Amino acid sequence: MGVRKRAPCALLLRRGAAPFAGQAALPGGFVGAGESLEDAAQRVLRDKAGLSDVRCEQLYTFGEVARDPRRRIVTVAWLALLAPAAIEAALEAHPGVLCATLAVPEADGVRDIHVVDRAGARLHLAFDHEQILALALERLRGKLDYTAVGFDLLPSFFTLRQLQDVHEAIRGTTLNKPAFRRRMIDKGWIAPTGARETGTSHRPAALYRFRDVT
Amino acid sequence: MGVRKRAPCALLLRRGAAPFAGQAALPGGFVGAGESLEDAAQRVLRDKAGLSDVRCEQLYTFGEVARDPRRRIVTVAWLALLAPAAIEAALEAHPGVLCATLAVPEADGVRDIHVVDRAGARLHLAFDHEQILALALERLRGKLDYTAVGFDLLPSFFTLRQLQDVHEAIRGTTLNKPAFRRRMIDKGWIAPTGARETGTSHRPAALYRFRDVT
DNA sequence: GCAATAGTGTCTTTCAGACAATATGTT
DNA sequence: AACATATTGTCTGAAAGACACTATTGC
Repeated sequence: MGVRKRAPCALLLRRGAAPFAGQAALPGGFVGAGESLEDAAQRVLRDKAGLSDVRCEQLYTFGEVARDPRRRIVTVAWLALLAPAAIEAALEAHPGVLCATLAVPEADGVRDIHVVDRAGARLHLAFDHEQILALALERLRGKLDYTAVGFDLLPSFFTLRQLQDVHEAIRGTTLNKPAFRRRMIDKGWIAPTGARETGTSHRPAALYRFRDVT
Repeated sequence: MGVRKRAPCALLLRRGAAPFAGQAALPGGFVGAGESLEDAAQRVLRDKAGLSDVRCEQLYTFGEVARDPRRRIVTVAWLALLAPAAIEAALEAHPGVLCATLAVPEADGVRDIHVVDRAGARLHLAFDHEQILALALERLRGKLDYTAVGFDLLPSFFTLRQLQDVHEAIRGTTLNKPAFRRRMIDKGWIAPTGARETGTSHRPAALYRFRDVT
């Protein structure tokens, strides 16, 4: 998942074979007998989206008996945090990859999300993958304030406005600008780089970088 | 897991067979081919600890290749929230069940927890089960303020002091009494029952109950 | 009355939201 | 200079921490 055009988005693959032929689905694969779950997630991401060195965290394990109409499949879902450059790289690396936007009709919860393509048409994902995406967004919302997940959705140098856009996109609300600045700086999570934005038609913003505090 | 004597605790089983013979371990079992993960968790809890109707939530899936020295095992760990009565019931229902205390040496994190028996002696759990317990405690801490998990660790009627004890045990810190009361009441999560504590040698506290706000 | 804990009132501090003023780039 | 956004200052209100005070039960 990532943030594009001030909205949360996810990379999907168009399915060729049945079941759910022609529908979009999350990239997935089987875990090898001698492979850890995280290694498998990284391998799938590399093979299906051409991405490597992406921060991933385990999301949830889906084990309902009839999730897959063919046979019993237990899926350990992982959430990959994609910076804008990674999203563009994946779209270029593989023609089957698409980037869909997650629209959240209700403001407070993520019970019901709509996955829409670039044109705004709703996509119905294969299997229970919409449910997986809804949980992923909920997880992002929950961790945004307490962990550094927001920075993994940005380039290494970013402006405070970009950071706020990411937070607003994930939360689905607007935030108070001075309060947001104060909070981020007070947390000690970001450090000024001395560099400034370029190519704007107005005052350029200062560029910050994530400062790991561990 | 539950809270006993103002400290977090967990139900464990003493292992009979190798590997880790004689050491304590979390109750576990294999998932049936036609059984969901949650159903399997409830079944294991019933068969190994004599407990039913316990609130459970999925914790994490552990998939390191060498977790089990015999062969590759992927474990979907579930966290069961036990009220005091459930802990006592499990201890009586099965002689092999023991209730161990989780001691957290550091105040801020749960990187390193000590599992100790009733006498205070440290237990070394089988497999990666100490790591699982550490993650469970971390999860409880994280959810305590935002969800109703605290109430699942209490009887249906409880005093504010009992509720505060649960929060303090899980967090490993003391809390301010008036502020805690205000917060709980303002959240709308609890409702007075009109009943009062009995059997105390001092002023009895009012009994509250959890009030589901959904 | 005494001991012990329940329950409340109030002051202070901290922090987020609101709003507006100032700063600094491009065109 | 006009414009657009960055950045900062300040006021206000909500909520937590600290601390002390009052209340109520058993003995």
